[in-house]
Amino acid sequence: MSQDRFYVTTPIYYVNDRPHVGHAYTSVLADVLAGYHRMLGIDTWFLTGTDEHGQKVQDSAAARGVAPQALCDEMAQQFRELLARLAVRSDDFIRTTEARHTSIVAKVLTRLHEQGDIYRGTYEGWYCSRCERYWTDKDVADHGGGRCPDQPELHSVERLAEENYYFRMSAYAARLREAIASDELQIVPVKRKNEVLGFLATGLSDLCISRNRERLSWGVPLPFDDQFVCYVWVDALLNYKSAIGYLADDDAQRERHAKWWPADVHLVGKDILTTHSVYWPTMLLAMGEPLPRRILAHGWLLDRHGGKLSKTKREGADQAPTRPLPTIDGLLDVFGTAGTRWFLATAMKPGDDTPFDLEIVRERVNTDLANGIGNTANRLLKLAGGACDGCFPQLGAGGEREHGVRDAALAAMDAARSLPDTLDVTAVVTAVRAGVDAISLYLSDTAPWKLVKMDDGRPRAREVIGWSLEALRLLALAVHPILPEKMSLLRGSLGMTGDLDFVSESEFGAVPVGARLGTPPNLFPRVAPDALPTA
RNA sequence: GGGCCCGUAGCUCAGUCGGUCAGAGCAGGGGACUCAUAAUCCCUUGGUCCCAGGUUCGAGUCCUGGCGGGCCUACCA
Repeated sequence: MSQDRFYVTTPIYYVNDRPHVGHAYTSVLADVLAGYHRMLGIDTWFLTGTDEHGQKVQDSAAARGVAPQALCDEMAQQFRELLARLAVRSDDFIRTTEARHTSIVAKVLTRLHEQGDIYRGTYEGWYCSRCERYWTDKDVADHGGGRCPDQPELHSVERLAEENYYFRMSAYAARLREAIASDELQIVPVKRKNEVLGFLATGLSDLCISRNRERLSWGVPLPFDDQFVCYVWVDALLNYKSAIGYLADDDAQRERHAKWWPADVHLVGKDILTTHSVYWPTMLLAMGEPLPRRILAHGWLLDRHGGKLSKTKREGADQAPTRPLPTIDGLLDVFGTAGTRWFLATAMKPGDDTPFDLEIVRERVNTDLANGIGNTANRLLKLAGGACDGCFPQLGAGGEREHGVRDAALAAMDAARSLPDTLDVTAVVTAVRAGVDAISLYLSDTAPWKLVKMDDGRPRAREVIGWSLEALRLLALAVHPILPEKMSLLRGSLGMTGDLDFVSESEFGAVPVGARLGTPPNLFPRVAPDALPTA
């Protein structure tokens, strides 16, 4: 699946929640995917932003006695700051309260209404006035009937009917099913695809897309009936197109949209798989727009007990954690931007959940970065300083061992090159670990530090150091998008100058003989156990 | 309730079509080396593969039933 452009999105983050590790995970993953594509010369657009409408925002703002917009401004800023600390550089950051977005939502709603895909209907159900929400018959029945499932002791529910607007989602179910089954819209990992197909098999009904303003005012008004605002998800999902100029008045904006749509990857958490793989695509089908190519549903980072890290509604917690739950600020304080990015990027294979705590992060950062890449860089440059006068030596033809080290490094290059197809960052990391191990082993076997002390050993020592340096340089290139700052430094120390050019630099032996090598850097200081905050 | 997913060494995880699959990394133990960030290299201790049945010559690997956990199940996102 070679491609000349790449459009990747994160979900837009809901401003009711403070930024947490989960947001950081998705953001770093998106940034890393975008980085690999850019490095490989693929024109890339990376979109993120905030989702700012809806019940919870309205409620939170009310609870704090501030205007919803003020709350959104404050929270959006917090998300921007998080991204900055993580060195995540998106090409755009959209907020759903921006006019460039709300105006497009209105246009889409108008069109769908005019073409008959939005109709007025009646919703009847059990309403809890205290929670200000409807519950399904089943939910209410499961809790004995007549009581609110959320607060059975305190709240009662009443039967209520209300006029609402519906999106004719059911009309597009068959086409969606076909698109997903055939991978026209690819959902990965496959188990998530199966989940969606299973959901579709139970039958799709139409989607209620309006909220009465009496209950919820913080939303985009329906252009054809201002008694209602638009259901938040319908509003939110459209950001993926509004941000790149869909239906914009300006020609240049619309050209941008034509360039970037359809999205290559929507990154989503497994909890919002349905909205992205059912609501969104059916909306697109109704709009007559191409479907996104891929939806990647990732898992969650869990606490040491396997429980959720953060979820607004979650009581529980009779367990006493032995360590503080990792917060994103805590991770950044202890491990810095590079360590945090490394952990997040390598935390899990896309799709699975994984438990973690600070000790696990410490082990991974120390093993891979301090003991691995960092120490290897340090020892090689020190050796080169002594044996090669700080200049990149002549490689020569090399023998079996040399070729083995080279091939290990080239394998990492291959993994990086195939990332646009696999989206598998962990595959690259695995190859890089193997490459670092190969260099260590090679050095142990050849012992250049002994060779330099022998009368005729110096040329061989230089050769060994040269092959090792080259292998390390390629490994550094392979993880460059994960650790851009550190790997830029290392790249310079290993003799490369000027702007990074992947095509030429991914060749083994790209460093000119005699290139000036840097002094041994301390790229990744190891993190001592007592550096972790105690409970 | 229904759909889907997960449960393999202390920890994080691999195990493709049932037949050396009982593995890797980290942690632990022993040794080596000393160029390097108490690093690196070699060797090594750990497992009723959640439980119970079943199919099979043979099952982490398939079937059934449990137990434990997760996500979704249209108005919280």
